[in-house]
Amino acid sequence: MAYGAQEIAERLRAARAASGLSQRELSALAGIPQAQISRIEAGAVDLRLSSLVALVHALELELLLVPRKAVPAVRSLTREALGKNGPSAVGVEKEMQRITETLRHLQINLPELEGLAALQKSFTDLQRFRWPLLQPESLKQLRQSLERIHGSDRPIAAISESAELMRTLRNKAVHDPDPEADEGDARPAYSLDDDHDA
Amino acid sequence: MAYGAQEIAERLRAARAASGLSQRELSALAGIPQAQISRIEAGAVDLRLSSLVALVHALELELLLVPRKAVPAVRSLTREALGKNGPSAVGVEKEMQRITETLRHLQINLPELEGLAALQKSFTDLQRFRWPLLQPESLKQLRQSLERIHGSDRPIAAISESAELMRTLRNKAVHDPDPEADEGDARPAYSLDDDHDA
DNA sequence: GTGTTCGATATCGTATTCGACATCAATTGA
DNA sequence: TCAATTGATGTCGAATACGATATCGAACAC
Repeated sequence: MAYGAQEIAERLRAARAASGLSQRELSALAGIPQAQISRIEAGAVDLRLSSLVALVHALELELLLVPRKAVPAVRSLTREALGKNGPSAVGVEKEMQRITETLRHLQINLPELEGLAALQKSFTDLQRFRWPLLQPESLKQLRQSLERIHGSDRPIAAISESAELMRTLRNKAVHDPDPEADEGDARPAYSLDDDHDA
Repeated sequence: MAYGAQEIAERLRAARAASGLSQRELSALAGIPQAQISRIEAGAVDLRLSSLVALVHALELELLLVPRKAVPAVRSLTREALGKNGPSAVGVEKEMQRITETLRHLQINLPELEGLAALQKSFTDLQRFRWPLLQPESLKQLRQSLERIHGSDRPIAAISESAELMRTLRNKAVHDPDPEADEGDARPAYSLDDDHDA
């Protein structure tokens, strides 16, 4: 548990969170028991390289040795990519499915609620549009908004909220990488390699 | 010993070589037994993160988690950084000392050899000039050339060779970071994160 | 409430790193 | 030739990661 080790642990947890994966899901992907992942993320164990690599790969990351002097530059480069770019296809896919489920649920329980069909349509739209630019966290937010519709006393207003959220998401996805709602931060040099999907 | 693990091991060895350190020297720096380093570099063990971090830090590197898609950009970035600010201060320092010793040795054994004084001077020049741009391997080459002077049957020619080498080094250091594309076999060998073959 | 999922924690047995030696063959300098 | 250094390999005991498994309280949806 040297100095940098704790940092690695934290970044693992952050990366998993960014991917919207639970410890058990990551466990399945990486082939490492959930209990062990918990210990690892807590910095309670001095994990072996094979475990680290398994986790890293499952999170669609890579372990790199970088000269100390180059670290700041690399940091600024990867922070952008990590935070803004598609963090993890698997997390997005998972949330997409859950949203689909939620929508079907609504369809069944409140079939003739006004605006539901439109919601449905704009979601399939969003789905078709730009997958890789969406973040699991934003999608989770959307899903929770949808779930709130059910018991609401004013379902129409609730639907509007969801629709609004969905529209915002679409705009972000279409426009370009600036998903963070809270931080108004710049958008420097990360354009170097993100043009696979453009 | 997962896939990437072996790769890491190779890079550790490459980094150590680029720093001009022996396993025992690195052992002292990192606080890890030489035997263990040997096993690690051979990929014979699944080392713990604490060991990895210790080695990495001793080699003036940093362990980073970067998104897969950002890897190419990071690679080119680190390549640049390496060319620009030199591989490893500790390796350079070590070679510098050994050269100094060798020179003193010559001074003692062949005091009135023509050209020795000039050599001496141009070395202190080189030393003063641009430290960080020199590579341990080039310095080692220079040292070996100097050592060859002693038993030579034509010491003056040998001295000329060393002087020539020294001049080349100085030019490289002054000029800029492009050790490649030169005559001779002065290979940079810094490659910490590129894919070397061999 | 009820059930599910989340992360955290405990136990147990096995496997393996790790440190502290010691030794070896090959290279290299004197 | 002789001595020093380098990397590789072996042994031993202690420490510990690991996998398998079970359980816990909290958060959350229904």
